[in-house]
Amino acid sequence: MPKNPAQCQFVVALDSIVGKWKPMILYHLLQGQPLRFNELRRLLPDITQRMLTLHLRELEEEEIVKRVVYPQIPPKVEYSITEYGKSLSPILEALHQWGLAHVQRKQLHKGNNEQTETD
Amino acid sequence: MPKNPAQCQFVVALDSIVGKWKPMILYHLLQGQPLRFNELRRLLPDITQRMLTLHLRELEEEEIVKRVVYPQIPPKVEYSITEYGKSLSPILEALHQWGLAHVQRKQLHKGNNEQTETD
DNA sequence: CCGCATCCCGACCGATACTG
DNA sequence: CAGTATCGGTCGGGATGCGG
Repeated sequence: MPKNPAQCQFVVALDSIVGKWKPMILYHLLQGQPLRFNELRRLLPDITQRMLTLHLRELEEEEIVKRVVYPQIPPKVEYSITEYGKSLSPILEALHQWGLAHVQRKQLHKGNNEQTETD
Repeated sequence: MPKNPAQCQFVVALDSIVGKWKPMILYHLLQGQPLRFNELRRLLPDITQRMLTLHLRELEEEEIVKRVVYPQIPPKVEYSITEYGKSLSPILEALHQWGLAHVQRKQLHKGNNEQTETD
């Protein structure tokens, strides 16, 4: 981490990851399999087409995700993680690990407080 | 990373890190020095008191940041990173590294496109 | 010095309907 | 099947002013 605040670039990385659905989209794509639009929709039960499209476009823009259109009827579009996109994997992994520990920690505190807190 | 999507916890971690100013607050606090409220304000030139307070409260809530009040006139409050909060350091670091590579990558592409793109 | 309360705006996201 | 267009709600966050 640089001593000079101006050179901090976590925000850049966060911009690529953040968004209500981006982490989950990336998660599924990082499994390796290319996925069609509607396959992704099924995997993200609560996402709307709109949001899926928008987030995929952003990820595509940053070359984290590759979009392949098969010119046929009915249309077929496949999304896959790029080699570059795979470089995000360790970060997601680290985030996941920390998140896991964090929820467990919260659970513990909750348990402890339920005895002392009479409010 | 778990095979089961339901167990993914990056979102939890992201919640703790995300917010317009949280990464920068954490960055400054991770330097080790406890900082007073107005010191943080000076370090984050564009933040409003409101936002600084809110974000600090959230970080305090999750025990990432410790708040110490010195009962004196004029008031003095010091914020510091907790031991637990320090566990975020590797993540911020990884995020920073990736962000750095990402901006450089973008720079390159921009340079390449400026010759081919006549739009 | 530190912080809360209020008002307000714009971005993000959801719902729905329509198209090639 | 894979999108685009439009409308509207919600909410993070900015500006300002007051209080201990």
